[in-house]
Parts: sequence; structure tokens; C-alpha cells
Amino acid sequence: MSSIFDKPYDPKEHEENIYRTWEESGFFDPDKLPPPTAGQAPNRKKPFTIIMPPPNANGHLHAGHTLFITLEDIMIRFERMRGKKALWVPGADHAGFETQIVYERELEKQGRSRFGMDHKKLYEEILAFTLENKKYMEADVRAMGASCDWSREKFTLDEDIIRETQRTFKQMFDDGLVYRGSRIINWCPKHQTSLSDVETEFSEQSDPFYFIKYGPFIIATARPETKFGDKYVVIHPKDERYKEYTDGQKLEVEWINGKITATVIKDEAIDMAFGTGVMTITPWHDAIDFEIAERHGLEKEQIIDWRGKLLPIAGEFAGMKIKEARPKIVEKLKEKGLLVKIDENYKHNVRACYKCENTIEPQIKEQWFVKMKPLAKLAIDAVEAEKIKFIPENYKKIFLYWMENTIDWNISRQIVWGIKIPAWFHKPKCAPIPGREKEIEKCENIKISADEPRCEHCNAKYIQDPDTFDTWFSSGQWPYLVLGYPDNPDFKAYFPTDIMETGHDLIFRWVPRMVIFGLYRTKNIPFHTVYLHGLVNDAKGKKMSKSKGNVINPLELSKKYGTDALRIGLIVGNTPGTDLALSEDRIRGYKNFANKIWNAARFVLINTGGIELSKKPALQAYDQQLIDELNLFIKDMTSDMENFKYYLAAEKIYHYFWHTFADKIIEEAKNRLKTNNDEAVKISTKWAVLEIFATSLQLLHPFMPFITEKIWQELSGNDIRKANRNLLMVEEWPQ
RNA sequence: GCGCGCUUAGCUCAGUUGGUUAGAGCGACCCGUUUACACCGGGUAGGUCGGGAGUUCGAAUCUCUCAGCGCGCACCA
Repeated sequence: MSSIFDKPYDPKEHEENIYRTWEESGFFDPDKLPPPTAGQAPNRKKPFTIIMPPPNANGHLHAGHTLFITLEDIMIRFERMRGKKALWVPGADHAGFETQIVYERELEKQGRSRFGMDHKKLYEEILAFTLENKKYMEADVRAMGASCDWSREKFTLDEDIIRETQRTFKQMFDDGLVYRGSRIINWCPKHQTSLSDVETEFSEQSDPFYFIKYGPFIIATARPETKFGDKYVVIHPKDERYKEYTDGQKLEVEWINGKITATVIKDEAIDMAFGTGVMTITPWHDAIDFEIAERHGLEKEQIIDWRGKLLPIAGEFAGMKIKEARPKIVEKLKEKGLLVKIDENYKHNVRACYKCENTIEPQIKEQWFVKMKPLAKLAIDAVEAEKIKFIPENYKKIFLYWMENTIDWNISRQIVWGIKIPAWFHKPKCAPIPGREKEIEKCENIKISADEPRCEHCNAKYIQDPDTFDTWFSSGQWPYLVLGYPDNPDFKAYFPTDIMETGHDLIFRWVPRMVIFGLYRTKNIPFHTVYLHGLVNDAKGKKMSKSKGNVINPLELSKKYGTDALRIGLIVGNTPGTDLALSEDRIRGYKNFANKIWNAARFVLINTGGIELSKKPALQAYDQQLIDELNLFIKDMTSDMENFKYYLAAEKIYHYFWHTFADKIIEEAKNRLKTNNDEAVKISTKWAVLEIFATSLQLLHPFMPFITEKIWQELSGNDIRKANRNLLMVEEWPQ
């Protein structure tokens, strides 16, 4: 008799069909699940929800994605089998800044540039580009076996998402939680946009450190080119060395471009031990200096323009790029006798754009800011009250530390690809209308509205804020927006969600924002548990990067060894929060395992014909013991699953199947079937083998869904389960 | 600078509340093709659990300390 088991398992032959069968069954939608088995029934009222972190829609999945899809799919399949209404909502992220950069490269290839392009046209081009690439991402998610409900898929630029995001902004504006302010921001001169702190990285840099005469003082700086406008000299109030100088004292000082009047400021922000203990400040281009200037009400002046060139205040250096100007300025200081010495071994950390690695130029800009303190308080309280749990636990501490030290969040971005900030400005204000002065006094010069407002007094048009939201402003609201907050019944049925599973690198960028927005808008936590997985690195444990050329394409591994092998290979031994070294060897081993399962199925098929599991025979003591051991195993493994220890559960079932079931139980069964003529012994043996095999398929299914489903289909003619509804996916988790 | 984590077999990592000879996968070596499977089976070797000190009847596990590595945050002009 020939069967599909006659040749080794070839995943390529089956995976696509199996996925189609699942998808067409409709069971990815928890509202369309088949009636529960008796064992599942008690759970059926409980929802189990995971919102998928939406992958960027601008290309294929990478290794990190395949890990999170596998983990979340395991969680979902496990709970679905247990009878819960398991909902996993997929999504696609427009990924504002990131996608715009990807598209800018496309433009560059065509010899074009986004600067000078009509905003609307650019937006439409990027939209078309994104929707095209979104398909690849979705196909990859399917190829990974994700049992998510595609009927509920959302895109971060869907109309309802945009509308609700803008409403959140309006509500926060009305509550005084967002404000427009001229504050120091991180400016990327290449990308021509501001960035939040989490979108920048520090890199250590070695620069000459210049000691320069400034009147009676010597100041030290690594950036002489910012010093043109420096007219405040700051000293620590307790510094004995400079006690003769008093706060507010004026001094005539010979400076780079001639004489200026300097003012002495005393401020405790000064580190007396650093440099000379004296510094001049440049409030427009340095965060600390800005704070000092704010505290003392000092003037601020822009020195460097938005493109990174010096402004007219720099005199003869105006129009020069910083790098070009610096040595020339130093030369001039030397000529004037102002340069005291140069320390060549000065190392400091410089903020850089996390995408282009260009140095960030701090600038003062009028932007929208979220007042973080009161919002952070909500998050801190919820986490301290254990309403939200972290896996691994130590991330709780990290989360709280960050929340307690958070600063106001700049949410304005000077990019096109994103959600428009629904703010409108009335500039200039209304002209005076005789007799209506008081009324006009109250005229708002800022309106928050999705539609274009008009001034009710002078009928002037408002000018729309050209900026878009920081992507994290909208993705921070993702969990409830996806479920259609506030009106969609899904919101009531499935929120708060159960688990937010994401990479530990998003502990600051994303997780806190979701907690805050959830608590602010829905008055509820967005999820009960945060599960953080580690990063997927190359075989040597090094971070994958295109420039290093060590990027492993997970979908190639999936094609080569099968998705099941890739999945379980990503899971076994991969503890939460710990980075994973992904190597081909690791996956290859599990391909062999898949084949082992395949061949065991062949043995079972050949040897247990005629056995019906629903008709349990009187078991021999030996077989009863195997079943008892199996039950203990189920209990142990289920407990690991409930405690999110997938790395252990996967390893245990692997081991049980291969080294207990295949190596021992099957081998013993062979002997007994061959040497014993007692029919009762044979039936008992066959029944036990089939029972253990069927149960193993169920236990393996969340980890290796394709092969287990395929075998289940092939064996279903044998009545492997009385409640068999032909899809292992909705079968009951063994108890 | 502050914080977090790691250091266990050649490599990648488990080891739950301290408890008998410390485990897995991959790799190495030896033997073996008796029909589920060579994408296999049987077996072997390989670890003073980073160093040191302490608590304990007992420590890979708890405490202290030293060293090395990784990561995060912040920052000194």
C-alpha cells in the first residue's frame, strides 16, 4: 500500500495547502469557532487576545518578526485548543519616518528628492509604494503559519485609526496634556525633521577639546563654532575659585569677532570638577544650556541654520558648514591669542540620528509636546499595583525607571508620511474690529480640528500645521484602536488584551506609550502581561546588519528546512528577554525531528489499523503505566505553557516524542506485537501507541502546526479522536 | 557615571523554591543497515558550573568581593 509517508517529509508540498485549509475554515475568527468539546466548553466564554505588533509594511519580514510570530502563534493556538475565544489581530505599520527613508532611497535612485516635492503627491506615492509592499509582508506572515484573524486586519493609516488618533490629540489638548512650545529638540540636518530622544543614539567620538580665553576666564569646549553668540558665562555658586564674580555682573570681553559684553550667571548645573569649572552657554544648540537660559530668563540666539550652516552672527564664517568652519575658527582664535591649549584625547558621546547616524544638531523649534509627568504617573501606578506584569520580571524595574525619569515628548515630525496633526493656526491674529475688541481678544489662534476651521470674527482661513505625528503617537494607541475603540463591539469583547508580546528593544519606544494611552483614553490597561523576547542575532551572536552582511533571511530557512523546523528551532531554549544566536545547524536539527514525527506516523498508520480511540480496551499494566506517565507529562508541559515557559515546553515535548515515544515505546511495542499472540495484549498495545501518538500531535501542534495538522488529516480515517472535527487546530488540548 | 544582565561540555544554551552520580541540542569518536525513520539506532568521551571568600548538614543555585563580556539610560560645556 503506498501512502504519502513512503517518502521523507517535504514541507514545501504541504504547507501552503494546510494554511489555506485553516484560513478557509474561518476558525482564525474566534466568533466563528466550531462548538466546543466538553473539555473546551468551560473556557469558551473567555476571550484571549493578542494584538500583533504591526510589522512595517515597507518590505519582507526579517528574523525578529519570525520569532514574534512564532511565539504569539504558540500562545494563540494553545489557548484556542483550550477552548478560549482566541483572537490575534494582525496589522501593518506605515512606519512613518522609517518608510519615508526607504522611499527616499527609491527617489534617489530615480534622481529625485523629496525636498521641494508637493506634499500631497509625495504622500500618495509613498502610500502606493507601501500598499504594494504590504502584500509581501502579509504573505510572509501567512508562510510562518500565523493563525491570526485576517478579517480584522488593520493598517495604521486606516481612516478610522487616523480619526481616533486625532481625537486623542484633541482630548489631550483640551485637558492641557499637550502644549505648543519653543523648546530644544533633536534636529537631524539630513532628514530635516525633529526626533524624540528614543529615536537618537549616542556614539562615542574623539574630538579635540579647546581651552579658550574668555575675559578673565578660561572655558573649555569641543564646539568652538557654536560660541559666537555666547554672552553668558556660568559658574557654580559654591565655586571658591571664582567667588569674586557675582551673579549678574557684566564684563567686557574680547571675543572671536570683537568685543562683547558678557554677563556672569551662577547656576548649580555646573560641574566644578569638569574642565575649568566655567562655561559659556549656547542655549539654542544645547539642552543643558537651554535649561539654564530658561531658569535665568536669558536670551537665546540661533547660530546654526537648519541645514547645519553658520548664520550671519558668525561674521566672516557665515554660510560655512560646521566641519569646514571649525578649523578656521580655531585658527583665528589662535591668531587673536585666545587659544590657550588643545587636549587631543577628549572622548565624549554625541547624539546621532538612529537611521542615518548623522550628528544631531539641537535646535529650538516650535513644536507640540506631550506633558509626560501626569501620564507617566498613571502608568507607574498601574505597574506598581501589578495590574501589568512583565516577563521577564526585571523589565518592570527598567520600565519604572524610565517612567519616573521621562521628559516631555516632542510629537511633531517634519515629514509627510504620517498622520497629520489636526492643528490650525490663525496668523496673524484678527485685525481689530471697532467695537469688538474684547471679543477678538478671546479669538483663538490655535484650533484643534480635523476639518479646516475659519475665524468666526474676521473669516480668515487658518493655516494647517504642516507636521505629522511621531509614529509612536499613533502606534502607542494601537491596542484599542485596532479593536475599534470606542464603538465597535470588539472593543468591549476583547479589551483589555491578554498579552503584548514584543521585542525588548521596544521597552521604551513602544510599551510605555501603549500603557499611558490605554490608561488615559480607555481608563483601562491595554494588556495584562508584557512578554518581551530577545533579539535574533547571527550564529556568532552578533547583531544582524546589512552593512556587516550577516543578515539571515528567515524565510529562506523556512523554505529550506520547513516552517515547523524554523519555528521550534526559534523557540527551544530561547528564554524570554535573552538574545538568540540563530544558526542553520540549529534549524537543521529540527528538520530531522519533523521527519522523525513523519516516520512515526507511518509506523502508527501501519500498525494500529482498526483501533478506535473512543473504544478504550482493558489495558495491560504496562500500557496503563505509559498512559499514566503521559498524563503526568501533559500536566507538566501544560504548566510550562501557562507560565510562558515555551522554551521548556518545546524542549520537553521534543524529548518526550523522540526519546520516550519513538525510542522506547515504539520499540517495545514492536517486540510485543511480534512475539505475543495474545489478542488482548496486542489491542492494548496498539491502543496505547495510537493514544500516545495522537496526544503528542496535539501537544506539538502549537509549535509545529503544519506537520501535525497534515498527519492528523491522514490519520483521521482511523478515528483518532471521538470529537474529531478534522482540524487539529481546533482540537482539544489534552488534559 | 547610574542601572540591568551574562560568565555551566568544542559551539548554542537549559538548570523553576539551595537536596542524591549537573542536563539538552548541535558537533566529535566507536559500533550497527533485524522493514517507521541513515533526515536512523546503540554506545563513548567531554564540565574543579569565571576567580576568591562566606552562610549552610548540603551551593551552579543565597550573600559579599574581584575579573571579563554584553546591553540599556544619562552625561561634562
